[in-house]
Amino acid sequence: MTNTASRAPANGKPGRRPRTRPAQAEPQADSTEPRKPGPRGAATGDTATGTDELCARLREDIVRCVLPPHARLKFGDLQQRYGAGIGSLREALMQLTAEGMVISESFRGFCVAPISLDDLQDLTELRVEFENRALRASILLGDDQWEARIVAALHMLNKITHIGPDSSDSEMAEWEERHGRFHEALLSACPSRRVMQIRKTLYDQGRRYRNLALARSGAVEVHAYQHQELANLVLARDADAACALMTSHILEAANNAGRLVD
Amino acid sequence: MTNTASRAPANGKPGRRPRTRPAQAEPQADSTEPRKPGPRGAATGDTATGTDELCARLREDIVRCVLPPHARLKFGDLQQRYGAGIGSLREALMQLTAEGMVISESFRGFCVAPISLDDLQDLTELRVEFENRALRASILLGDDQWEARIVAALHMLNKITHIGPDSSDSEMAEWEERHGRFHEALLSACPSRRVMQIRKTLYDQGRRYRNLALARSGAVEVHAYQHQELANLVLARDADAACALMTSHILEAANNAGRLVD
DNA sequence: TTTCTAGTTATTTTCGAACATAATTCAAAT
DNA sequence: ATTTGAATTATGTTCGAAAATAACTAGAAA
Repeated sequence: MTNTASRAPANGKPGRRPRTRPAQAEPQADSTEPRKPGPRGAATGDTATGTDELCARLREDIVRCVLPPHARLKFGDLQQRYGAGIGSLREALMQLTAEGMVISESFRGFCVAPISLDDLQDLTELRVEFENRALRASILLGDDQWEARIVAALHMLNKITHIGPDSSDSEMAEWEERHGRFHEALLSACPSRRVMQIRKTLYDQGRRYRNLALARSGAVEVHAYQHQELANLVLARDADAACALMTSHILEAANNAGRLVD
Repeated sequence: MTNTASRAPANGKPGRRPRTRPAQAEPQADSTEPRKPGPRGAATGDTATGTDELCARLREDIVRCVLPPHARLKFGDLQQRYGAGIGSLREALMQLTAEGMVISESFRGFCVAPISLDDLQDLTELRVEFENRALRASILLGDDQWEARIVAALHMLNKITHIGPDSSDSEMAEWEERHGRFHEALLSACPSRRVMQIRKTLYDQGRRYRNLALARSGAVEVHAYQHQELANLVLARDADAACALMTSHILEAANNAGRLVD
């Protein structure tokens, strides 16, 4: 209810003033040549475009299973729910399709990617591979600031002492946020932009399975001691031990989720 | 000039006939529930939507370096070049952004992803990882039809006996097509949809580096014997030897490309 | 000459409406 | 009762125009 007034498209534009638009001049010469890296300094660039925000919101709703697996994503509903135009929605869904969160059938629209035990197994294998790869690189190359980021993120995570089935939604979201930031801090010295990007999509997909199991069972396992131990091993630069623990950390989470799938 | 009439959007719709559109009926109940997998049989589903086609065309032009690295992708130019609307272009560019082929800066448009030696190094490492992973899975699980696909693809590839700097563009494109199909056939028994998808994007990015070097040097290395040997090892189910050869195959190509970058 | 500032142009982003395709309904015939 | 096919409804796709942002230019002040 109250879909119209509940949310503004992130940039306030209540009024629309007309504007004169003179006929455009003659066509410019072809400008397909590479952009000059030259004198023009870095500009603002911090304002996120509306579509990016929308994409993040959709991704989060899929990961949180607010939009459950295999659910149809009709533009009418999405337009109401997110207060965005059709074009923006299509752009976001296209990106999420490339990320594997959404399936697109030509002329039949989009739907949330389905889940299965096989898919979880496959996802978990890749996650182990990528998390360990990034972790080894970080341990090898990390500097003092990297260590500081880990310590700080772990502290933030530990400040949430107890989390359980009776915790509120926002508490759970906050814990998940800090949990994600901790894991990201561990890997944040990995120099490969590509590895980090793929890892992020895999991590989100794993998060979806975990949230799904959580929604179905209500059980929560925090295993805080593993995080402390993981940080210790990483800061001691023991790559083998750290990767071993990371692997069991991921496998354990996958097993917990797998029991509730199908 | 003549951007309006120069190109039809791939599905003929020259005339537009008006249509009566009655006021829609009362709203339907919420239909966010999962779609029934039920009685509805598989429909046509073979007609690719225009945007998908456009996306493939853009991807190919980037890989072929028709759109060189770091080139700005202005909507005006793209609209002329591909005869598509702005919305479709944005969708395609968004997907290519997720694939790593395009960079998007908020409110400043899109540009072709840049290249560098570091990036090539990073890409190559991941390619070795994924090609070998898929290859091992295929060798383990492949059946008779898989073997037949390999033999057929190799035959198609070998039919192009000579390729060189004096070959025409379409000949080069045909060889590259068959080369890609051969490599895909080798891995086509890998059951992981995820591995295959990521591998595809990495393969395309590698293809871009190779084409870039080719455009700058004119040199072509075909190493046909490696393909024959690779097929032999794979069909003999010798995973270790096949992966070793695959690795050197990829590293060699990367070295050839790397000499011409920067 | 250099440096701001305001106006101007160029480009991107967003939204709605028209068009195309799929899903549904319903009546008639077997 | 079942099936077939046409009309209808619902939904997805495409395109152009208006609004928003950035890039550029020129003119005035230091």
